[in-house]
Amino acid sequence: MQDLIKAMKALSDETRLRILKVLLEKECCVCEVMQALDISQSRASRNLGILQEAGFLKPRRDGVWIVYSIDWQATNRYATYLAKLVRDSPVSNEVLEKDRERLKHAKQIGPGCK
Amino acid sequence: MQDLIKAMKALSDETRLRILKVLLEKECCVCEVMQALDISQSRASRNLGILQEAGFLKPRRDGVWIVYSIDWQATNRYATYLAKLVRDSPVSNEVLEKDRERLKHAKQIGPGCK
DNA sequence: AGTTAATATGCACATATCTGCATATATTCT
DNA sequence: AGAATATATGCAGATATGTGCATATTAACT
Repeated sequence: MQDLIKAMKALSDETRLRILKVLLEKECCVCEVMQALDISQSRASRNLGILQEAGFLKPRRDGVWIVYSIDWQATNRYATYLAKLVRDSPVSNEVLEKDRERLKHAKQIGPGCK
Repeated sequence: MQDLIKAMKALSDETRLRILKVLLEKECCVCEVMQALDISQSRASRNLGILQEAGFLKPRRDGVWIVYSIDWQATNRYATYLAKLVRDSPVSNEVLEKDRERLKHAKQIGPGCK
């Protein structure tokens, strides 16, 4: 039950839902998430950490960057279910659209871009 | 997006998840929920209200009682998805088992039973 | 209409959550 | 090894959330 609660809690926050949507488009390093959502570095990092801890994401180092992607083989099965739900549901929104748009122009150039 | 967040938030609380599990067994009035979970009247009422507001439940008056049941035709589609997820997932637990057990002996006898 | 009983809610308090700022950590690359 | 840089985290403050207690509300039934 705690796994389910943890997964639900992780997605019951707008910032993290936005991050998940972005990562469903393409895997990202922290600085790309910052750019896509137009948020601070610590905010991006912390919320990525919460999503990872809840089982939604897996990190991978790529040179200087740490790239986060959806973990479809997560230990927490509920995370997988919920990620699928979000992926397959037509959740649309002005905020999400802007995130998508900014994501297109986001580069792996580090937090210094701000 | 707000509908999804509201639904997730509603289920990201142990008390409410327990209530949902109980209502998946059988529809209940407030006093039966109190008995099943062994919680206070205000706590049961408030959390039922939050679940209802998020679209999971629909209330129906039955004589003196107000009976809550899962709303499978909810306006908030995400509530329906999540209720199905909880229903179809083998979420088991010592706490949930006790709730089930107490539910069996719960009666529509009002909060005075405590 | 008044009484009774089930449910809802205002208030206060404790606890959890989210964020920015500053700084620590860790890894790459020279 | 040292410098540079991407990411993580301790801390403090603001806001949100969950609960008990007492009380308000609402509908049934005489």
